[in-house]
Amino acid sequence: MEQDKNIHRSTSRVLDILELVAANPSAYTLTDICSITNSPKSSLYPILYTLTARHFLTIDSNAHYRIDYSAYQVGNAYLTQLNFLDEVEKILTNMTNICLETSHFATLVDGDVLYLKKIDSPEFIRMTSRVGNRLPAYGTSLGKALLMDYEMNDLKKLYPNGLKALTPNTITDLEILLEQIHTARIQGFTYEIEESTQYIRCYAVPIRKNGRVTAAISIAIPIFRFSEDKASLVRTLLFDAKNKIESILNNVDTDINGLL
Amino acid sequence: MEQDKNIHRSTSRVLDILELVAANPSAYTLTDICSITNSPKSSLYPILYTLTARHFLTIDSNAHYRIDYSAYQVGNAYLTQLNFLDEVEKILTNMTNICLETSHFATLVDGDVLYLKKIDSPEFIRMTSRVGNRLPAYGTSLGKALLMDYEMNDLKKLYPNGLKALTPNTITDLEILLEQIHTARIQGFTYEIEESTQYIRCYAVPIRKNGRVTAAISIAIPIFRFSEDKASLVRTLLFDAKNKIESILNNVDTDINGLL
DNA sequence: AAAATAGGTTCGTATATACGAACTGCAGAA
DNA sequence: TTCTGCAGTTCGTATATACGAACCTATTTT
Repeated sequence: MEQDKNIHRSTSRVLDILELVAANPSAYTLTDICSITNSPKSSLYPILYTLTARHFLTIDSNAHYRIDYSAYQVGNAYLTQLNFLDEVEKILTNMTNICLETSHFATLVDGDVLYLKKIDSPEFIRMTSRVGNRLPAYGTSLGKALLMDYEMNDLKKLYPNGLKALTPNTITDLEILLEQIHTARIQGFTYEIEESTQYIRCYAVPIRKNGRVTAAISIAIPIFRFSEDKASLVRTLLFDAKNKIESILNNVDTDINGLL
Repeated sequence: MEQDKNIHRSTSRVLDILELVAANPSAYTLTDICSITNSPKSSLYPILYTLTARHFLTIDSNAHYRIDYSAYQVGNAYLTQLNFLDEVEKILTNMTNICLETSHFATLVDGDVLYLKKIDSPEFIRMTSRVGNRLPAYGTSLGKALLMDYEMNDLKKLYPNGLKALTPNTITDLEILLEQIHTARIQGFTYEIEESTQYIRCYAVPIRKNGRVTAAISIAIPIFRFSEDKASLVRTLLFDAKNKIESILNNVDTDINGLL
């Protein structure tokens, strides 16, 4: 249990608290947070006090903590920095307007899909995905597209504990996942059949910058609205959008090195 | 310069740094941040180190700090907590699909409009507003709707230094602002003519929960697409959406006391 | 009504953090 | 090539934070 000696305990605690509350809003009191993090109340008290005074946290009537608007504003700067996102949004909106299904733009973080943009279908049934959420990449078409250049050893490193099912259809076998990835490399797209969300099928294509997969886009189709014609339209839209987005990304200021 | 003795210095520093970097991504080095906050390098160094290790910050090739994805995820929990936002999104999408103009949902924070949801117009010209951003309330139709129940003394408290212009058209006179608010109370809507963004006109209506204005919705129209017919359609859509959203908000779990 | 529980607050001292100063290493100027 | 400036890193000690324990207050249980 080596500890990096440059790590700052107070800062770690602040971040632990923020992440804990974010993961479970309105679930914990000061006392709960102390017992979860094995810290004395008198130590976390001034931290929570400050976080609340600064509107990073707020406290509800049952003394449970929630994330407040200052945290939201800080976090949103992450999206603001992605100055190409406006263009991506237009392209997603255009796709959704044509096929009337929900579209997404996402990137890979650790082994998870991080949703960066979503355009909802105007139709009544939609996905329950949320911008800002993370889902294990292996369980979604978006994720498979993001993993398109991975080989078995990369996958094993990413998922050392194997693949946990999200639905009865989730692929939990690394061999099958890799096989799908190999096929996808030839076809240029990935798909998913109720592997992350029941009643939802999904198509996705990777977005490359300087050859490397840095993001992906997808369209989700409820199974009761699914047809081969629609799937074909969706794939065409995705390929088209992919080209547009890639040309935007490759023209973007080179300084965005760490961003995507 | 009284200091609240419960305030925790380390936590304040962490939050100062996050807000500073969020306000100006890729602008500051460690040394910059130290000089801005009047702190020694050796003090902020472990904080920045930890923030970076935890992916709240990231550092670009010129040693400038930016917000990273962990901050984004924490901040997004704020929106996730607003469990009625999905419904609001559907209603906004519906409005935008009918009038083909950009719609917004926002709330008031201090004297600022905090944008919570935006549905972009499918047309090519759009507003430059951003979800997560804040604009002074007096300069936008959304803000005026949010201020609809304010009187002169409330406004003076909110803007002790008066009103600063965002565009040549911004209202900078509190008397005129109050007059517009009074008129709006009778008409039920507010408007704005290039007061926050050039070439954009805007209509907004307040959303009430238990009688109190807690949010507002708006539709923005580029002036070259403006007509009295369109304005009339937009107002009708807003009134209709207002009723739908209010019935959702009033049926929401009562525990969301602090949220909106 | 008393007791118990649970959330939060305060306090004095042990201890970990903060600070200034000195150092490294790199990039551009002289 | 040397010099200068700038970003970041390290170190020993002064000092502010952290901790356990005790306290307050409101609500629930007995």
